[in-house]
Order: sequence, then structure tokens, then C-alpha cells
Amino acid sequence: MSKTVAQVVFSLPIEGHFDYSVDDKLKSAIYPGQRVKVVFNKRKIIGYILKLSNKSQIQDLNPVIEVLDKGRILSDGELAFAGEFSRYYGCSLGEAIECFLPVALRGAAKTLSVVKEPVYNPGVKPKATVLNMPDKEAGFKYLLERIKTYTDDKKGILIIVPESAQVKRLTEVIKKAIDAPILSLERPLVMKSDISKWEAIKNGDTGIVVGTRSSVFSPLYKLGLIVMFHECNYSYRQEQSPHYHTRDVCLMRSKLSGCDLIFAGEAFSAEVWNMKNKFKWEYKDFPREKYADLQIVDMENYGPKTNYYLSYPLQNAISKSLAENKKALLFFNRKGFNSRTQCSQCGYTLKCERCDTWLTFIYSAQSLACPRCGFKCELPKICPKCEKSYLKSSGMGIEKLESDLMRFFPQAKICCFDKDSKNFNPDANIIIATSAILKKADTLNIDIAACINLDSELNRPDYRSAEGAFFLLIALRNLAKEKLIVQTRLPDNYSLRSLKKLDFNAFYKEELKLRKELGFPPYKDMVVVTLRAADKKKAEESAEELYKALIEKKPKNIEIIEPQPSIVPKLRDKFRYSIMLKGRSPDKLISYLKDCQKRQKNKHSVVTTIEVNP
DNA sequence: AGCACGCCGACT
DNA sequence: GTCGGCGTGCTC
Repeated sequence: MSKTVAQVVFSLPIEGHFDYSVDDKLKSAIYPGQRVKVVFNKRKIIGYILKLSNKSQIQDLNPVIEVLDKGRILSDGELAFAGEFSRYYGCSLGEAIECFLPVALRGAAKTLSVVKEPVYNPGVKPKATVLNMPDKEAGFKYLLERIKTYTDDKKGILIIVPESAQVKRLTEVIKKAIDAPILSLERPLVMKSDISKWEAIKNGDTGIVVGTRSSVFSPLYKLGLIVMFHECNYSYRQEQSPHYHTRDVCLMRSKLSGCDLIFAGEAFSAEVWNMKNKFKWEYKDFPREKYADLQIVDMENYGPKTNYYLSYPLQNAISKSLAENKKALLFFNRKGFNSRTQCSQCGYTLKCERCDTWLTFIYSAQSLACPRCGFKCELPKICPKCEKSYLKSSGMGIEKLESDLMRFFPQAKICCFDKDSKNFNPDANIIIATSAILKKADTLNIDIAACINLDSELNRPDYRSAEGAFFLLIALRNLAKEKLIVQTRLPDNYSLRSLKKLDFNAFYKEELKLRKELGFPPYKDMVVVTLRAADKKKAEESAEELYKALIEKKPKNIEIIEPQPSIVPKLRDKFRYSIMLKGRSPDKLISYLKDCQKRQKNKHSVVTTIEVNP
């Protein structure tokens, strides 16, 4: 009589599986892809069965205490997907598996009924389409027709949007047009009562699923199509570990399950555009009949004596807009009133002690706030350092812009908007807003938009800055009915030139050329490993130690960039250092990195995170 | 990750 | 002498 061994993984940052013995009475009800309760390192925790075997290298096995699910809750296809995901993103298999489960099932010990397995057809060549639809009406008409062909075939359809606010609206649009069972996932499935939704998806009771980022893991039965809206939106990147990008998971999923893929939106990442060209993806274009005029204002022509943020052309445009009772939006991506408060005597700048950042003065709240961690405090009356002199503030924020504008246009109704604003005055003539406004774009009814300082986007120390500026410009141009004014000292930048010509190809051609020359995605993959610790020296030293291990046996085709303080060098009392690996595929970079990490000592009280093509 | 074990300094 | 700090290694 052979024994049964369950190979179990955990949602912990440890590689490999752990073996547990299976009692005779459990044998008939235990399968891979089930959750089990076991004792691991003297703790009772939930693990996931990867495989069953009849032998183990380990002598004395602990037993599986309990099987938590009646049937499999993860199919072989999903387990294989989780495996690929974990190799790509450098997380453990258990951590990857948890992405596929509703939060309620990750720790909860609720018994599930047996459900149908999602069907995966690896090896089927996916068909992808890039659907450029500035003309929303025509674009949607086409898209809904496409979706219908899949519902007619009784195939599952997954539709992903960046913001939860869009889920409901889109669901309504689809419901009206298509007669098929549809389910919307406005929030991740956190509550225990949400499990029934998850089961309904798995059972194939629902043909269409609409959701945000986390719904990319939904267990759709016979998945035929994924539609990913606004793929260039930043919220598609998961901020917590594992730091996946929804687009990459969609691509992985379409490859593994053989489903089709549609990227629908008004702008696309350089990665998607490159794949479109390279793999000859279908391209559908629904341009508008008319776009807002573009006026580029070269700020070099307006010296520091004129108001730096409000050029004469912009002032004129605002006057005209007010006279015609139109609505203007001024885009400026910095919150608050002043970005820096300094002692006029000793020069001390008020900083957030936890993040080493300048505190922003928020006029509306009459308080200082850290732009990184959200720390808030009162504005001191005198300098806390020398206790002698008064403080003075400098640096522009939307509230300061508002007060300047009120002096220029005392008759106008002006309001500010940022991510903490609850509401804004719908009657306002001028809205001054940070990027938080773009989420509300559909509801605004703006006649004239202005980008106050494009250069702050273009000059970001990040290889995606030009792309980010281009996305911003497209979003602003599409929400303005009449005119977009762009203030810049870089009027010849290719993001602006391409926008002016309405020429996507021109932008991506230049962008991809630069990415190729500088060795950035999609031509080179990069893995950024960040080490953080409360002790600055410790963080720095362990980064240095890892770097030494990385360069010691470095393969020729991998490039290692030495440790540097991270883009956010200090956050919530933790110091951060990053090392970058560049090479041909994330899997290879990750496996080399993991290899070197194994040989590392001194990793205690240092937390390591891995980001792929951030 | 989290727990135990171990090796060093300051105390009932 | 031993209490407890944290650095190190292991978990089926």
C-alpha cells in the first residue's frame, strides 16, 4: 500500500514546496489546487496543494490536518499560470496563487462546493487588436459587435477598466447592447458573501465579467476574449507585492488560454504599440471628426518678470473664456498652496521626519502635509530650529495658482480639485486641478483646457516621462471641446509635435527609437530590486553586498547597475536603495537575482522588493 | 514571514 | 552567575 504525499506551497516569501503526509481517510477527497490546513514551523496555516505524490525526500512528514475545499478551486491551468507569473515577477508560487483567489478565501476556512474548472487551451495563437477610439460612439458600436460574436459562441468575456467608477457605467452600456449574463466586480472580492460571485464566474453562469485590475485573475469558464480599456493608465500597476502590471498578466493569460485580446482606448503604451507592429496585430482606428485646437506657448518668450505660470496667451484665453461664459480647466500637478516652507533667518526647511520631504502647505486645511506619507501637522508660528525668525513659503501649488488667478480675474468662480477634494463647484468658470481630475474627465464638460507646465512631466527622471506627457496631452485634448493650451519651454519635444500633427506613429517611432538606444523596455527588460531598512547604513550595506554578489559571476548578457538611493529614498522611516538588472527576459534576470540572493548573509531587518519593468 | 536558537553585555 | 538584546537559519 503506497503512501500519499501532498506537495504544499504557502503565501510566504519562500521558494519551493513542502511535503505533508495524507491520512487514508483524506485520500479520497484530496486534489491539487485545494486549500489545506497544516502545521508549518509550529504554526497552523493554510497552504495550497500543488501536486500529489507517493514519495518524499523528507523523513518525518507532518500530516495534512484538514482539507478546506470539497473540490479543486484552482485548475491545472491556473496552477501553471501561477507558476509562470511567479517566475516572471519573482514572487513565490504561493504568493502568486493568492492573486487567483478572492481575498475571502485566502485566510478563511469556509468549505466550497465543487466547481467547474476554467478551460485553458495553451498553444492556441492569440489574436490581438489595438482599438483606438477617440470617437467613443463609433468605437463602442464596433466593440460591442465584436463582443457579441463571443457571447453567441457561449464564450467567456473579461472586460477590464482602470477605475472602479467606470465598472458600473460600462456594465450598463453593455447590458443595453448585449443579451448575456453579466457580472460586475466593482471592488475586489473581499467579503465572504462575495465568494458566490466568484463561484458563479467559475461555474460559467456568467458570460461577461467587468472589473478592475484584480479581475484579470477571474476564473472565467471558456474564456474567449479579454478587453482591456485604457491600457496606458497608471492604476494598472499593482502597488503592493507582487508588483504586476495588468497588461502583462492579460498577455500571459491570452497566451496560456488561447483567448483573444483587445486593447481599447485613446493612447497606448510604447510596449503595446511595439507588439502591434512586431506581431502584425489588427489595428482599428475611430478618430473624431474634430479635435480641440492646440496652442503651444513657448515660455522662453515670457521672462521671469511676467507671471511664470500664467503667460499672456493663457491670460487672454481665460479672459475670452470668461467673457463667453465657458468653462476652463487648468492642469497643474501639485497639491496645496506652497511646496516649501523655510526659515528666513537660518534657512531651515520644514520637512517630514519620516520621509525627508518638504512639507506642503495646504491653505484650505491650514496645515502642513507630507506629499508622500500623508503626515499632517500645524504650521509653526516661528522656526522650530532657531526659534528666532518667522517662516516664509515658496513654490507653486494649485491653491496658490487659485489665489493668483483670483487677483487676475476677481469676477470668476474658481475652484481647486485634487485627490482629497470631496467635490467641486459645478458652476465654476475655472477648475484648477491635479491629475486626479482625469478620472472625472467624462463628467466635466470643459471648453478650454490648459497644461500649465508640461515640462514638469517631461523632465521627470524616468524613462516613461515622454510617454507620460503624451498620455496627459491626449487626455487633455480629448476632454477639451474647443482648445488646449500647453505652456512649455520644450515646444519642439516629439510628444508635442506628434500631438500637433495628430500622428501616433510619429510619437511611437521616436519613443521606440530612444528606448532601443538607451536599452529600455520593450527592447531590454529590467528588474529593479529595492532593499529597505530603518537603519540607513544597513540598507546601503546590504544593497552593496547584493551588488557584489551580482557582479561576481555576472553572465555577459546581463547588465547590473550599481546601488543607488531609490527614487523615493526615504519613506515612513525606511531608507531605500535600488539595484537595476537589465537583460533579455524577466525570468532570466529574476532567476539570476534569486541565485545571488541565496548566497547573501545579513538580510535580517532588511526588506527586499522586486519590480519588473517598472 | 515568523519563530527558536545562539552568542554577547549589564544586572536582579 | 542569568536575563535579554538581536543576528542567523529553518520551516515538510
